[in-house]
Amino acid sequence: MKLSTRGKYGLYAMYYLAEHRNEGPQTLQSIASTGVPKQYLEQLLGNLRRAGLVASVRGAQGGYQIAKPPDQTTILEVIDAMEGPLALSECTTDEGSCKHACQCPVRKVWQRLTESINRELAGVTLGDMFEEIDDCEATVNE
Amino acid sequence: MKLSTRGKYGLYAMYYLAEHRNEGPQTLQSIASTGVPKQYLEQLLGNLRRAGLVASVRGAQGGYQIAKPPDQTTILEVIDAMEGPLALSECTTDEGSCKHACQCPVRKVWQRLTESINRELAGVTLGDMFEEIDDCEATVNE
DNA sequence: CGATATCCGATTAAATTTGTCGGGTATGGG
DNA sequence: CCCATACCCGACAAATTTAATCGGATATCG
Ligand code: SF4
Ligand code: SF4
Repeated sequence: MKLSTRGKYGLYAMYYLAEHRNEGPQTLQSIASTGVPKQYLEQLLGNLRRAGLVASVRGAQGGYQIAKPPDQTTILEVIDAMEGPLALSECTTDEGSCKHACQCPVRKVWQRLTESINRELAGVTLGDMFEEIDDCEATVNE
Repeated sequence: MKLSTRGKYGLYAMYYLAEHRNEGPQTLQSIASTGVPKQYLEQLLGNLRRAGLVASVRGAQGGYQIAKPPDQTTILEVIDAMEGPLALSECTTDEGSCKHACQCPVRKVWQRLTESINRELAGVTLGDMFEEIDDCEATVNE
C-alpha cells in the first residue's frame, strides 16, 4: 500500500511554503527547484489552493503563500486535498454501494480503521516538522 | 486515498474462510460466489497462502482453509499480503532513495504516521468481526 | 483412470497516475 | 498603454498499476 507521488509532492510543497512563509509569494519555479516537474506541480498547487491551504497572488511578483500558520494545517488536510478523502471501502462513505451494507461485519472494521487513521493524520501538523531537527550526523556518514 | 480492490476482496475472503472454518476446505467457487471474478480471486488467495494466512488442499474435495484462529490474524497481515507493506514515502523504508534522507523533517512525519497506521491495523483481528453484530434494523429501513 | 480443484506464468484490458501542451487571465512596473 | 511575469485551466499523451483472463500443469480423491 503506497501513497501516490501527489501526496509526497504536495506535502513537500507545503513544507517549503511553511519554511518561507515570511518572504512573500514564492513562485512555482522556486518551489519546483527540488526536482518536481513544474507544470505538474502547478496542478497540485491548484488543488491545495482550492482546498484553502495555500493562497496565490497572480501577476508579476506573484506566487504562492501558505494560508494558515503551520501549526493549524494538519497532514490530514494536505493528504485529503491531494488524494481525496481516505476511503478504504466505498461502503464506509457511500451507504448504498453494497447490498450487505448494514449487517456486514467487515464494513464495521473498515469504518473503525478509517476513523483511526484519519485521527492519526489529523494529529500531526506542518508545525510539527519544525520541532526537533535533532541529532542526525550521529548516525550518518558522508 | 483509496485501497485497491485487492485489499477488499482479500479481507472479504478471509472473513468467509473464518466464518466457515469448521466446515472443511472451501472451494474457490464458493468463496467467489459473492461476485468476485473467480480466476482473479485465485491469484489473491495465492498471495494469502504464500503469506501463511490460509492453507490449501489440492485435488478433489480440496479448497482453502484459514491457517490460524481468527483472533490471531490481524488486518495488518491481510493488507500487507495483498497490497505490500505500507510505504507512504520510499525514504521511510529505503534509506538511500533521497539525498536529504536524514535531515529532512518531512521524512520524520512520514515515519511517524507509518508507524501509527501500522499499529492501528495490527490492533484489529478477524476475530473482531464476529463480535457485536449489534443493532442494525434500528437505524435502517428496507 | 478421470473428475475435481488448486497452482502458475503469461498476456490482455481497463483504469489511474504522471507529465505535457497551448492558450487564457491578472498584475505590477516602465 | 504595454509588456514581461506568473498564476490559471482544460485537454491530451505517456507511463504505470490494477484488474481480469487464458491455457495448461499438477495434485488428490474415489
Ligand atoms: S461486503 Fe461488507 S465490507 Fe464489502 S462493500 Fe459490502 S458492506 Fe462493505
Ligand atoms: S525529501 Fe524528505 S520526505 Fe521526501 S523523499 Fe526525501 S527524505 Fe523523504
